[in-house]
Amino acid sequence: MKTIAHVTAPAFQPLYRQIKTLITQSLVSGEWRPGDLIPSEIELASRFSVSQGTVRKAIGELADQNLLVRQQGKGTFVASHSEERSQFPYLRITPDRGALDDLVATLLDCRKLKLDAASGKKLGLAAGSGAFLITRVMSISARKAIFEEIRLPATRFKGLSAETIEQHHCMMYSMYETEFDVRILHVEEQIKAIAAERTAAGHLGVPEGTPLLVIERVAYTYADKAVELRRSYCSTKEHHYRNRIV
Amino acid sequence: MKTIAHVTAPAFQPLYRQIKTLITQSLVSGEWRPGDLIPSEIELASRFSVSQGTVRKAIGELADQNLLVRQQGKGTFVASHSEERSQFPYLRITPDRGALDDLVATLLDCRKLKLDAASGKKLGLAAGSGAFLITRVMSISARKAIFEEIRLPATRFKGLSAETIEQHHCMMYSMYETEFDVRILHVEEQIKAIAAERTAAGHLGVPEGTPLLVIERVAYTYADKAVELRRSYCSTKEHHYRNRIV
DNA sequence: GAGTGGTCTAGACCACTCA
DNA sequence: GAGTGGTCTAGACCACTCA
Repeated sequence: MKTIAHVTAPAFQPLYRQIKTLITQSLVSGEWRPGDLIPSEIELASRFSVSQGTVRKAIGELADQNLLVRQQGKGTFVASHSEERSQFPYLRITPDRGALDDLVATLLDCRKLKLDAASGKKLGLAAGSGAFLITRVMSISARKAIFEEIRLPATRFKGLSAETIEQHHCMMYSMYETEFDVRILHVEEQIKAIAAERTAAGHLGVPEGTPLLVIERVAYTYADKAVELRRSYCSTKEHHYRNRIV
Repeated sequence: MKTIAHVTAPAFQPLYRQIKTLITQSLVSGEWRPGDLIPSEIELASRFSVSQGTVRKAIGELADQNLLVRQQGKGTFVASHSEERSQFPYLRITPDRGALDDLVATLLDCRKLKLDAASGKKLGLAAGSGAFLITRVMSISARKAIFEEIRLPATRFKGLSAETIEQHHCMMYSMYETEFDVRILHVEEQIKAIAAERTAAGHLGVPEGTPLLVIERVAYTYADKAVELRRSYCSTKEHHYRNRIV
């Protein structure tokens, strides 16, 4: 039995963290939207009546968290999932040989349902709350690799339809921020190995019983609020999940 | 077909990066060893004839890479795998419920062999190079969770024995740095799902054919030099692999 | 109270982008 | 050439640790 030390209230909040909070508020409120250029460091410094160095430190932490992107000579931009290079950090399945090319997502279905208790709890909602269930298959280099089910709370994604998803070429996180002002900031994943049951086996074109990876993902937006549940079934005959630990 | 932009030679190397290189050299050379207190920022600044701020920035990057650990009021220390909190980042298997308590590693075998071509290549060695093969089982809360095979190049781990491993209670990365001056800085993992064959099934106490996670790990030291190969077979009945992506 | 890392400032200058 | 982020300095002061 271990005792965990009490977490004391943050006694002291340095200036640059207060600035960081102010900048974050402008991001949350939508004053600056994904892809936007935010005011220069010097302008922010005078707006907040602090030195440029203090603003830099605040922006630096936000850039480390991938909320902002700095570009020397151009300025500082709000990070966006709509940019090419933003796609890959969240897609950890990759071919055993060759590049992650030719990524094709095929939407199978998008319909409404009521959340079961477990899913509701993960999203901070009551059992029976309305949600969308999206199912799709992703192929890499013409080989079926992932079958996934995505659950989204109906209240945040009002009006979602198959058409909306297809307009965005199934680039979900880009769609969330463009269409619904929902910005995914980080995800937590739990990975297990299971034997393929009928549904996943069928969609992936493998025999029932084939070992698959199952990835249970919860995606979070500001204030660590869960806004997406995703279960991905991955065939690892020709693909694998990659990870780097520092 | 995509064209990748040419990587231009680093035209400009800021001062703090040069300082960072100098500090790294002192770490590589063993002038400062894991757990050691390094000189204060002010002392390093005068040694290198730069301002404290420049040293701070260099140390900051090294701290971000987990090479150094700063402690306000005390000083800056060389990071070490021998500390309690250093164990967990590299152990991603965790129980579905309850804490990661009661971690017990049982050494099965430690013997010498010659590397096959594939393993040799990953370690930057010729096929047939001498290596140690360590096999062990790890249990979490008295439940067998992981069976793993670890391959270490004989030249870097001269004199390794089962006794050495057991003296360190199977805390491998701590042992590497204490006994062999090999400091693991990061690892790359590839995860697949497979059906348990006889050996892994036996060690994990599951039926043959049970879906298991297989994690192929390559561990790196300074200059991105590979120094350990590890294959872990994980039962995911009551455990899972956790990951966080930002 | 001495010593450490942590914060903050003001100011200079550099590297880069774009018109 | 004007504007941006990036580097570097010197100096002040703060929070924390330890004797």
